[in-house]
Amino acid sequence: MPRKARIADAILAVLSDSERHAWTLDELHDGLARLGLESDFSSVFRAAEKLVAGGMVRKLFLDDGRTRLELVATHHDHLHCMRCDALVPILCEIGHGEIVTLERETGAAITDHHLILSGICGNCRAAAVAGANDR
Amino acid sequence: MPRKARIADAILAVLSDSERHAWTLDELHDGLARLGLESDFSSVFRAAEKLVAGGMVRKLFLDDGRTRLELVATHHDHLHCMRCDALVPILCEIGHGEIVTLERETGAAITDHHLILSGICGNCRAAAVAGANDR
DNA sequence: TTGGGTGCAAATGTTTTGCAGCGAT
DNA sequence: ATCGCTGCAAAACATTTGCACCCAA
Repeated sequence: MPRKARIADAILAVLSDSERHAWTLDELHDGLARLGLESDFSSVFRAAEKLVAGGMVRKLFLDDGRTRLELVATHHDHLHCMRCDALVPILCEIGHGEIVTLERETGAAITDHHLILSGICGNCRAAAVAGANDR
Repeated sequence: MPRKARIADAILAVLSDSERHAWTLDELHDGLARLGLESDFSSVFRAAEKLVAGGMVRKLFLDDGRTRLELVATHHDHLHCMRCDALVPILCEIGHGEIVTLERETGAAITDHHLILSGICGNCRAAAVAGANDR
């Protein structure tokens, strides 16, 4: 057998970190370094691709053109905070009924969906309020 | 005053075309050429940026990494067809109530949202059924 | 010895910027 | 003359690939 996939393992460790929900490749690369694992960017890329292919990790695409990676979990949507850039997992509010309705209205076959909310996350909102009170 | 913004005008004309709902910059560039207006890609890019800044056009980001442009209209969501790559406008099924619920649950301030459905659009679905009947 | 994992360098695809010229006011 | 629009070229940016080497089984 080949050598152990240290980078893929470390990626999973970083993705499990509660600090951030979704990571860009660059952030992952930095994250590995902070864990003490120096690595090449392309290796991070390839290990991540493999994890995606293996169904362990999902790719997300936001409006800033950079791919983000998250651990695969039960379906959820996301809130993209315009202030701190965080991606916050959100309970899915789209019901089976809405999907069926849309399929009937459009004749389409809908297999998946992703709702992206934009705004200010709870943390930033609380911080802003606290800051206002300071003045 | 400077010269007339032929490219921006042509972009609006192309975007108004019913053939396609959202266009990549490349598709726009081709579209202008088909209208008989040869132009430089960067000019298309700049004119599009100006239209976006002016609130005439909206940028969309899909999972293939290419930016798409659509005319600004009343709020709607999108279905991305996995077969023909079309982006189909969809009536928004997200109510004010759901947003308020999410804001209460997360403490966030939600200012916008975009639901992206994935699947097979009505046209392709009909074509697939017709093809199956042919055999 | 073999086959996948890794690093290094380079290619790719798309978006973005610098700069000079043009044209309508 | 001025100011924004345009074309041409090159840079910037993130992603992806080619290739050689390395390591554990």
